[in-house]
Formats: sequence, C-alpha cells, structure tokens
Amino acid sequence: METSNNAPSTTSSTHHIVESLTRAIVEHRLHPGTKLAEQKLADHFGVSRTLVRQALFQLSQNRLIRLEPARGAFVAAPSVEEAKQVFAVRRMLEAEMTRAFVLVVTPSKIKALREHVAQEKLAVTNQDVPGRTELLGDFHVRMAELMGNQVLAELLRELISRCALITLMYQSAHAAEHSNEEHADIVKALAAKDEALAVRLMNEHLMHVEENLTFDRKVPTNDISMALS
Amino acid sequence: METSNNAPSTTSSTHHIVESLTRAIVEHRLHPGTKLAEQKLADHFGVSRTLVRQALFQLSQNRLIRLEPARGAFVAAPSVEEAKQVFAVRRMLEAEMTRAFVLVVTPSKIKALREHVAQEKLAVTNQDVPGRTELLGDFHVRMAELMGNQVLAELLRELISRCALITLMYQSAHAAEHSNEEHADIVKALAAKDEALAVRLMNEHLMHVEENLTFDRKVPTNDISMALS
DNA sequence: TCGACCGAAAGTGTATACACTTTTTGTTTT
DNA sequence: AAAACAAAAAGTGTATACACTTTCGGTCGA
Repeated sequence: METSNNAPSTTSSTHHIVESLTRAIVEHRLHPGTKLAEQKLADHFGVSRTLVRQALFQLSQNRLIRLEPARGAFVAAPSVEEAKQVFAVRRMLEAEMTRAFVLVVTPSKIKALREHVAQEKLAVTNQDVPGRTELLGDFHVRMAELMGNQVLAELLRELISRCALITLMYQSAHAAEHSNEEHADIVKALAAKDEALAVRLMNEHLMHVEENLTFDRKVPTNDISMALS
Repeated sequence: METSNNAPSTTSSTHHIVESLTRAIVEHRLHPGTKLAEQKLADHFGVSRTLVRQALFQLSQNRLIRLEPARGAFVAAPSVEEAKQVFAVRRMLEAEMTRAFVLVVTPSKIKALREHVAQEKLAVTNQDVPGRTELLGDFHVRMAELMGNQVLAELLRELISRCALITLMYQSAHAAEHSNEEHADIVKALAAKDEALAVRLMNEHLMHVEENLTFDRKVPTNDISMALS
C-alpha cells in the first residue's frame, strides 16, 4: 500500500531508492536545497551510481528534486508562484471531479470514503504525523479511484506529492484536524448528492490548505545518511 | 519552438533522442507495439546505450513507451479505457480552465489566440499534417500559458501528447478543419466573455475529438532507422 | 587584508565491460 | 511432420572506468 506508482517499470532496487528518498523529502527530513551526491547515495543504498542516477532522474520528473547539469541533484525548492499554480490546477481538477462524483455516487462509494475519513481521524488523534499526512492526501486520490478513473488518480497523486513538498501542510495538529473535518463534510454533501454544496466545500477546503502554506527556508541537512535513517 | 519540455535537465544528446522518438511515435511513424532495441537506437543516434536508456526511461514516464523488465521497450498501445479516462480528465481540466480564462480575458490575449487559430488554418489548408497536428494541440496549451499558469500548461501538454498517441486525431483533413473551426468559435465566445457558451463549446469540442478515436492496430514497423528517417 | 589565480579533490557525464535473461535457431525425438 | 529440447545469439541490467567540469583550499600578488 505504498505510493503505488503507475510505472514500476524499473527494477525494484531503483524503486526502493525512489521510495526512500520520496518519503524523506515529503516528510521534510531532507530540506529543500540539500545536495544529493550520487556516490554518497550509492554507498548508503549499497548499489552503483547507475541505479542512483536512475532514481534521481525519476525523482526529477516528479519535481521532487532539481537536476542541474554537471552540478548534481538538489532537493527542490518550488517558488511561491509555482505553489499557487499547482493549487490552482488542483482546484480546477477537483471541482470538476466533485461535480462528476455526485453523478455516479453509490452507497458503497460513500461507505469507502467514510471509512477513509475514519482512518484519517485515527491517525490525527494518534499524532501519527507521517500517517496522517499520507492519508489526508490520499482522500483526494481515493475519490478519483472510486470514480474508476485511474488516470485522474495518478495525476492527482503527482500533484499532491508536489504540494506536500511545497508546504508544511497539515503540519500542525490543528490544521490536520481541520482538514479531516472538511473531508467529512464533503462526504456528507456527496452522500446527499448536493452538487453545489460539495463543490463549494471542496473549493474552500483546498483554499484552506493553500492558506496553510509556509515558505520558511530551512537549513539544509548535510548528513544524508542521518536523514534516511 | 519544439515541445519545450519543462525539465531539459538532462544533457542535450538525450533530449535530442527523446524529441526524435517522440515525433516518430506521435506522428505514427512508429506504431504501437514496435520494439525499440537499445543498441539499434544507440547505433542510429551515434551514442552509447547509456544515453538511449535515459531517453527510453523518460519516454516511459511520458507514457509514450512501455518498459518491460528484461524484455525491453515497446511503443505504447493504450487501451480504449485509458483513452477515455485521459479525455475525461482533459474535459474536467479544460472546462474549468475556460471558465477561469473568461475572468482574466484581455484584448491582447484574444489577439494571441486569434493569431494562433490563423496559423492553424494556414497549416490545415496547406495540408501540413505534422504542423497542423502540433498547432491544433498547442491551442489548448496556449490558453493555459496565456492565463499565466505554467504548471497547467505543462500538464495539458503531457495529456495532449498522450492523446496524440492514442488516436489518429486530426488525421483526416476534414477533422482537422472541423477542429480549427471549433477553436475559432471558442475564441469568439471568450472574446464576448460568454462563460457558459465558451465552456459548452470547449466541452463539445473535446467530445468531437474523442469521437474521432480510432483503435485500429497497425502492423509494427520493424525498421527503426527507416521510421526515424 | 582582500582578491585573483592555480592545483588538487570531488563530482558528474558517457562509454564500455560483463553477468544474466530472453529469444532464436537448429537438432533430436516421438 | 510436429513437439521438445539445447546451444547460441541477441538483449537487458548493473557495475566500473575514464574524461571532463565544478568546487574547494591555499598561495601569491596587489
């Protein structure tokens, strides 16, 4: 139940490196700007630079790192402008998704969403920070999956992981609780097939998340091994 | 003025290979299912397998090829289901994009779109098949760019290249002409700031394009060098 | 003391080598 | 003659080697 990437095409060693670095970056154990030297990563994972390079390339496609020619890989530090654009796209996509969801809503789909929201709540009350971050993001992906549109789900997953890097979203327990409540309200509106309300709530929810953006620049972690535990 | 990918991060040799293969695939000179052997491509481009592998990996992320472990790279053959999902996402995204465009429309933006549509018309009447295909797709990307949302523009570009592979879209001169006319109508509605009309026209336009989907399976081209000219 | 220059160290970019897997082909067996 | 097997050919996966670029430290000169 990891971040089920669409194309695990590459061999599993590379996949493992990508997963590991992704978690470290999204969970902010590796701060924006940190240099990721190939040989150091290779030593840490016990493979050659070849596989590390594959992983870094994949991460650069996901916008989690920046590759500078002849200079190396650095944890991405998206600009405020880019962050706003990502959120604008999410609002566009998810407003329409919500509209479409109302048209195909069924009791079993509502049940699935309710269960997801319950899981979120558990993670929030348990102070499970990585868990709640993942679950709160997955709510949106889950909606797409329940509509049966895998392409949409993948696209959202990508956008959301970019969001997680951009922001310290849901960092505070209060914000996480708030998001969880908003998810519950959205599900309620969906169950009532109230399109207008559901769309409005989704829009407001995304705006609230965006408002939580923090653009503090942390000091880079120099010890990669430590960050990767 | 090529398909200005966001991350040319990789050295330009790789970029050139990606460009070349992308054109060949999108223009259907390489048919779905065709095997792309690394050494053959390396010989053709005069580089080592290393750079070819980088390019193939990038193409697989763009969904233009499929990488099968230990078996190699094949030109992708998206399912009918996937094609429909991609178009569903485009409709969601572009409906909202159109709505948002009306709010920020200016005379200079309309002028830019009109000029683009005029270029399309030129390519269509000149029977410039690759040119018209690119221009007709770029209309949508251009709208996103004019709104100042680069993230949206990149996302659309990606989705549209997937569409071009899926379908033989705009293949017939008639269909191309029709698309061009619909673009003109959309611009007219945008200029009049008629949100409802513009959104409706965009939706209908995308449905028409989708209806043009053809799912014929062509026999694979075995001679890669020939396809790449 | 500060800045420019130079050389060594570190790091990235690409090619190549080799192990292992898949595919093909030719032979044998029924 | 068709199916099954075996050896060889072709191809992919990973590691390593080497050239070239960037970075860093120190020395020299102003």
